[in-house]
Amino acid sequence: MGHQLVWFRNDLRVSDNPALYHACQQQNPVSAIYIATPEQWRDHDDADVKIDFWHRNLACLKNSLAELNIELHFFQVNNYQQVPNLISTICQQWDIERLHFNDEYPVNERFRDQQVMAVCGQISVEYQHYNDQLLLPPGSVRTKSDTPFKVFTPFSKQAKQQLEQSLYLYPAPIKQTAINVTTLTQASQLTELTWPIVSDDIKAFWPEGEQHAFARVAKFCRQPIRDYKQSRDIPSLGGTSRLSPYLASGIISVRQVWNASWQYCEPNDSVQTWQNELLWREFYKHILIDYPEVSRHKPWKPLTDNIDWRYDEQQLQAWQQGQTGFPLIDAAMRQLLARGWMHNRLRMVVAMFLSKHLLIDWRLGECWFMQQLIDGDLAANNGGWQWSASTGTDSVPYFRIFNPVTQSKRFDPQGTFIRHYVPELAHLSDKEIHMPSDANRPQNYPKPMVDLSDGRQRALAAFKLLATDSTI
DNA sequence: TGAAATGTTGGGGCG
DNA sequence: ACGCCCCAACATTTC
Repeated sequence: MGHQLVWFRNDLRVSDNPALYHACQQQNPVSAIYIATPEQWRDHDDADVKIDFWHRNLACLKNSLAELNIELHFFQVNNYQQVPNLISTICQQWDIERLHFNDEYPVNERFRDQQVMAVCGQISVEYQHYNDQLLLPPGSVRTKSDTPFKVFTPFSKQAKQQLEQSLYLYPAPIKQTAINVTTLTQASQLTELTWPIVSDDIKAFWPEGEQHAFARVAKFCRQPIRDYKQSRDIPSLGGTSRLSPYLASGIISVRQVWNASWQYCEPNDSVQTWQNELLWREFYKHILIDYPEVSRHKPWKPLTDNIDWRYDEQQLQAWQQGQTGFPLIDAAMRQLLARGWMHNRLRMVVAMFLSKHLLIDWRLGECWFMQQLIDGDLAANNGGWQWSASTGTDSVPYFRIFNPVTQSKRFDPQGTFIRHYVPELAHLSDKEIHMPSDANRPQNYPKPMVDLSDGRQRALAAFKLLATDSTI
């Protein structure tokens, strides 16, 4: 059998990896590559913490593959345009029979892959690509009239009907025939590539490796998933799985996680609530595939592009840095800075504050999130922002605006979360902490940057200016 | 995966 | 005792 090549992208693991599994089926000689594209990452606003996470996971992956007699080779080009040529060179130098990779669905990645497949055709290298990121393949979830779902609830009902409780998982491959390939001039050591520097704190908070991801799933499914319905909304409890970075970079597959949610626990309301979150991820990915124009920063509802979004650099920065004068908002934004991650409910609260109370363009918030999030994913992030800004399909009605002080009292009643991330308010009483009075506000804490009532009215007015039909 | 404004009701204070 | 008013408390509607 011929030399097989696995191209790793957002699937940095050896178990349940369709591309790796198929490449290894016959105990072929197998080589693996990873191609860093720093300029492209910057274009996509990929966060430093996320790129560092890739770096650390690639080191793990290299070791795991080495045990299977598969060497992972590293390359770096600036952008996707240069990838096809590089792959062509590699395939010819190494006499590759077949290239294997798992699909990525955003527009630029699909275009890149089409170019790569075209080049493979020219040089007579076979290629196979596989669905990996989705529980259900693109185009497989359709309404009775064979159209994509635009609303979550019917989508999720249909998806659940099509989903088994135990999905097939590809086993990790067995040891392959060793192969020595000529070193290419373009090849690099992992450490020689351009990697960002991030704090040890963040590294410790998000340990790398497939084994760690397994441990996280097991730990979550052992108990927290059973309380998820209640605890998921309380940021101070840490009741969420915190699996998103691992899912986003493919350190673990969504199929593995789906199976675990059934396997480890008695199905109850909480388990279903959590599975629904996996289906929201699924929903947004399907939306992006069926409506790729949303990835070009177009609102799903074109009319909402007529909103006269405000641009205020100073206010945007106050929001970004957690200096808005609203304790819960500031705690959440500081969590994002400190951890590269934010609790799900708080993502909604801060997104709505920016897009509604401040009426600042949701795309600026979307961009900031991508630049900061270790789990940044185009589909989920765009979907979430358009939900909050009421510009998306099945988004929140424009008049349903979260009050950040009310949300604070409801979901952080003792101010535990606020006290942790906004230490200058830690001494305030449970009553005062959600919105300190002028008298009790410390010198080093800003006044509220907007009158909530005025901001709310301004947002309602802006949306009402659009046509008043029910499509908004 | 709201919040504010408005409407309704019923118990208690009080002349 | 009675009616009136006040205003929580809850319900409905509006955005």
